[in-house]
Amino acid sequence: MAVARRSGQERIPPHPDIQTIGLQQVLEALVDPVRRQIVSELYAARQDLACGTIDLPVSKSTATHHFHVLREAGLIRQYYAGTSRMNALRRDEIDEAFPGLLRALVARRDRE
Amino acid sequence: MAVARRSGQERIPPHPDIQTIGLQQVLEALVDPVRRQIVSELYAARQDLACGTIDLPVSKSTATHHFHVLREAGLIRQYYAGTSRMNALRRDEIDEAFPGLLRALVARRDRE
DNA sequence: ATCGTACTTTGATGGATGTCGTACGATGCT
DNA sequence: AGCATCGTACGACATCCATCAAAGTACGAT
Repeated sequence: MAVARRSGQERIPPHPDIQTIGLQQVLEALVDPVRRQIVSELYAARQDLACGTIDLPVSKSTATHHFHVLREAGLIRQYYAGTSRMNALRRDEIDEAFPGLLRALVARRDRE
Repeated sequence: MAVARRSGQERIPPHPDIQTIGLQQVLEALVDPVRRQIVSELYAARQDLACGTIDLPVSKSTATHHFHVLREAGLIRQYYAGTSRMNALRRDEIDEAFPGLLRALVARRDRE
């Protein structure tokens, strides 16, 4: 029998089309402060970041979970670069599907 | 000993100052679809509505709970008119504290 | 006074989800 | 080959929260 190849880029499950994502799912993703931190840092950095370069107040396995939720919600795109998993904010797509949302949530000096 | 009077307007606990509310709390309030429905209807109606005039897919006690959460999050103001509890969206205050947020969340044709 | 209306309070319950530790997988470097 | 790095997968666990039914409170009308 054929064994699943799954080499190269195939290590990441397909990303959802952003148009199929509802506001509900996006909000559920963004309501978690850790996930909002991730999005904020990607937004501010204006470049893709490896999971490891964002330091989060949670364990590694929990961090993985949060990146997963963000990916499923259509907010980030992930790809591998060597052993590093890179994260890209899907900014334009988000802005098109949910105008004003990112800006309202992320472009704040959060002292919270 | 004096018994608490609690007549007239005093039936509603004090409303929080909107400046003391964090984005986190506001998001937690708005992530629930029932609560977003309430806010949306108040937004669209452009006038205060009694609890009873918004029909929600939940029991009355659950509805009370949702109005409570919205009030604590600084999103609505409540007052009595006879036996009806009226709800006012604190629109300008919200817009000032969280610019763009209401618009992004509510001004969508939600088929979700 | 009694009744109806409108909503609240209380207590219980169930389901979802954020959290972690440990084990595992994939890649790159020496 | 061997090892370190980077991150995932799998349970397990605790907490939080939306939900409801039932009983209670406040007000207005009859």
